[in-house]
Amino acid sequence: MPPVYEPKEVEAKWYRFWEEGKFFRGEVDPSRRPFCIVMPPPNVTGELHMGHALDNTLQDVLIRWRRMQGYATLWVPGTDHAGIATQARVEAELAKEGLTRHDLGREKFLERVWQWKEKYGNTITMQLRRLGASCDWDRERFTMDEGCSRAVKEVFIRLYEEGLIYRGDYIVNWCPRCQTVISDIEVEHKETPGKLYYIRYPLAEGGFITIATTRPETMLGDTAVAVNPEDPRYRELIGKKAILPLVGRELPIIADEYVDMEFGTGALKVTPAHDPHDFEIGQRHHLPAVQVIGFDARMTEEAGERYRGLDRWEARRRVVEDLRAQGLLEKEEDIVHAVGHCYRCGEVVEPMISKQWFVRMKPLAEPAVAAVEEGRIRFIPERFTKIYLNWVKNIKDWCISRQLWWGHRIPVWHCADCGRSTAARNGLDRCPHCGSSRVEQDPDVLDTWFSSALWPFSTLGWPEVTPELKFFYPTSVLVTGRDIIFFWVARMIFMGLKFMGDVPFREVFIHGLVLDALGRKMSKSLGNGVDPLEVIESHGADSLRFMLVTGSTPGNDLRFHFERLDGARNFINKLWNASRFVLMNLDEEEALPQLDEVRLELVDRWIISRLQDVVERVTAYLEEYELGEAARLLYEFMWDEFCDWYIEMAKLRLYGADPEARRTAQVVLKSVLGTCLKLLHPFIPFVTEEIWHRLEPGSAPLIVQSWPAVEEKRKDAAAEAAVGMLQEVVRAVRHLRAEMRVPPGKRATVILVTREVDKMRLLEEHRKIVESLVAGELVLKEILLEKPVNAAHAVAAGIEIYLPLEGLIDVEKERARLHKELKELEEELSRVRRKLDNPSFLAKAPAEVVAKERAKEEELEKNRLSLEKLLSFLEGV
RNA sequence: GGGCGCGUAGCUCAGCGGGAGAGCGCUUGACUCACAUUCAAGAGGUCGCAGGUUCGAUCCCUGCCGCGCCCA
Repeated sequence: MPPVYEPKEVEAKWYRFWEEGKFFRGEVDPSRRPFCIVMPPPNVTGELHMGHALDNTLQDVLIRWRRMQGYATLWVPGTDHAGIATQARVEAELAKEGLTRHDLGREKFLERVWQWKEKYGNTITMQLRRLGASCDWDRERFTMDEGCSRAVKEVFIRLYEEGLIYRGDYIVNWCPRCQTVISDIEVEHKETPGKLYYIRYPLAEGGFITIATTRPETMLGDTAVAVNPEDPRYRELIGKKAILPLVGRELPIIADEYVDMEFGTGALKVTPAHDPHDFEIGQRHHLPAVQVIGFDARMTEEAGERYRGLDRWEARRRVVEDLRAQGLLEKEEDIVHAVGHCYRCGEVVEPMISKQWFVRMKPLAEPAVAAVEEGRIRFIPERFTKIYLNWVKNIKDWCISRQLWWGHRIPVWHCADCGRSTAARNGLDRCPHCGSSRVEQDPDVLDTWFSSALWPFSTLGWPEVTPELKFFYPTSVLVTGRDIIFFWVARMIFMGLKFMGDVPFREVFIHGLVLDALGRKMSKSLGNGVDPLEVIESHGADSLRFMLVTGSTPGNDLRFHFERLDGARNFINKLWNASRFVLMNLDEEEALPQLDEVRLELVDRWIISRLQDVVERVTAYLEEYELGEAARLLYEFMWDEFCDWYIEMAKLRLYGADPEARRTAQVVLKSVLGTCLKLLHPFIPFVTEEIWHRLEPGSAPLIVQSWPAVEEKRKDAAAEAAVGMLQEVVRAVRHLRAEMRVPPGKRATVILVTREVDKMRLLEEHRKIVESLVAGELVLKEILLEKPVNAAHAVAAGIEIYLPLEGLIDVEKERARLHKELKELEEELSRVRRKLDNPSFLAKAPAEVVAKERAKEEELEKNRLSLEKLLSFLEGV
């Protein structure tokens, strides 16, 4: 066993072992309780980034833990077809050949995309394997595979037939670069500096009204001017006409409560074709919509001769120039306002009226609200409940059509003769209304999120009623980032309720984002992303996983620091070496007895008792989704208590002459280590599996070992208190040695004085252990007759400690040191006493707390007396 | 404008009603027979500010300041 753990080969070996051995397989088994997670499907085009690494590590921890607990676990992996992203990727490839998708035509283009998917689509799933994800690859799904496609069609048609899907002219967000509509939540509003232009619109009867706008180019499409009905400044103008500059159109001046009297001049130009609010005003007042910006973001015919064909930004400049020339530009102000950008490509979106498909959300949202309000779905952390509810309660209809080729094509056929539309599961070659054969399928595809919304049941076989669906639905928990609560979580909830009649998952475990060391979002454009695969190469997957888990608190973001990664690697190396130590000290030929068959010593009972506490708390933390706390607790136990104390204390017996004592130490070391491996396995599966097989050759792999249970009878408060006392003494002596610069190699004599018999006996019985830990020889006395002249002094656990030194000690310094300690002690003592002197504390605080304070007082008082005695010795010198 | 989160040791962050914690960094010492990816010892904090509730507040409530995110 090498002294430094080398993850590379170990990880590859065990992953192959697990996968080929079908240990990830999720089976329907009614004799066991189900535990199921569906993986948020990463984009097929994608490569693993830190967000995926975190998300999947958390899921894997939960799955591995539940698997060890004996649940029938299923973790369904898969990928998302990612409409825009994938299509863009393939189009870029075509562009290199000088082709566009239109050159190929729809069918050929789709063939290309499928080819591309076959070639590159498994990159990310290979990377998930590197991470150690124990998902059931035999059940891997793709949002455009046959089953998912069937589910999508079925859902669409049922919603359509119920009238919950409609097609209509509506204002939507158009991305001129992606050449498709995008939904409201795909628009990112960014604070952007701009200008607020004040423009005079002449009134038909003379004079003018000044409006303020950030988008003067859209004025060419104005069809009204609106003011607030409450606004006294404009009350008389309502119903009058204004003349649209540059165009000459007459605009009615209308009253609408939407208008903010405080903003600008309180008068608003209304462009129903290019602003969502104006669109609504237009609907309320039956205003015409004039489209002046086209789908290519250039001005249309309607914009007039002078502007037609100009790009929208150029048009803005021209319009402003022309207004200024005509003296109609009153002023411009600098302003910061929110501008909508396409979340995919960053282009400024253009609100545009077009014919699109929508899902009527109200009837679907109501049950989705109820499910969460009634607690049938629980968010962790709880605060995300509010964020979710707030969104679902204010939900607007969902625009689901996309002007793309790659995706689920809308299963509706339009008849060129009678003009009617028909939804059909299996295609259509004749119009069922008029019999015409001039039917054509709607060219649009569905929003990618439409298919992901069905993921929890489409992956389990729906619309078939499969045994998997019956057994594993509702799934147990959804683990995902807080950035896609709206995109995905909410939609799965209403789709699940609608089509399965039950929630898709019982709990939603939300985590934050992985940020760079400076707290910025990792992004391609910033180039500040850290590649998980590189990290796995350099530090191992276990280190990455451990770092991500220990660094995260539910719902909070986490910064990626390489120092923390080193820390995780060091911990794994520590575990490796502790195991190496244990293995080196086992006798291979000899079978060890069981824990019950050996006579345990105090320190054995102590570490085993401490372990019970760890088992209990780690399990409780996992139940509460406090994965970070669980991992941190294991880190501390392993490193501090097991390595730094127990192993050191066990060495004496291992290297000693008593074979029975040696065997006992071996049994305890092996047993505690084994339990630790089990507890650590969900977090760092590779290294633990590797060690396990060295520790327990021939036994079942760790991945299917059962999760440790707390053994109440192994809890031993007395042992914990006793060892706690020994530790206190050891620490005090070490402190003295360091303070007095006694070289570490030098064996020193240490005099311990106490009149308490049980402490004396304890020290007597563990003399060897203490001696080895302090590298000295103990002299135990009930009372000290002669004052040690040249000695350093300390007090711990009510025991006086003398460390005789060879040369003369600096009495002044020693006295000062003890005085300082005494002062600190007295301060604490008086704080405790103040509490105990307070009658209302005694009356109102729980008895337990009072007892604790009393015990503390007693202890402090003992130490104070001893310290004073030591000081009086020094005064006498 | 509304909502949410964060402000704790030099840095990064846990803890969140009864003794201020960790890792890194720093100081001192040690290649001690599992590990220098180590060991031992130590320094370092008015737990953002101001009120309130409580026997007791870093933790609960209110207000304020600063930073970040989401929604409009």
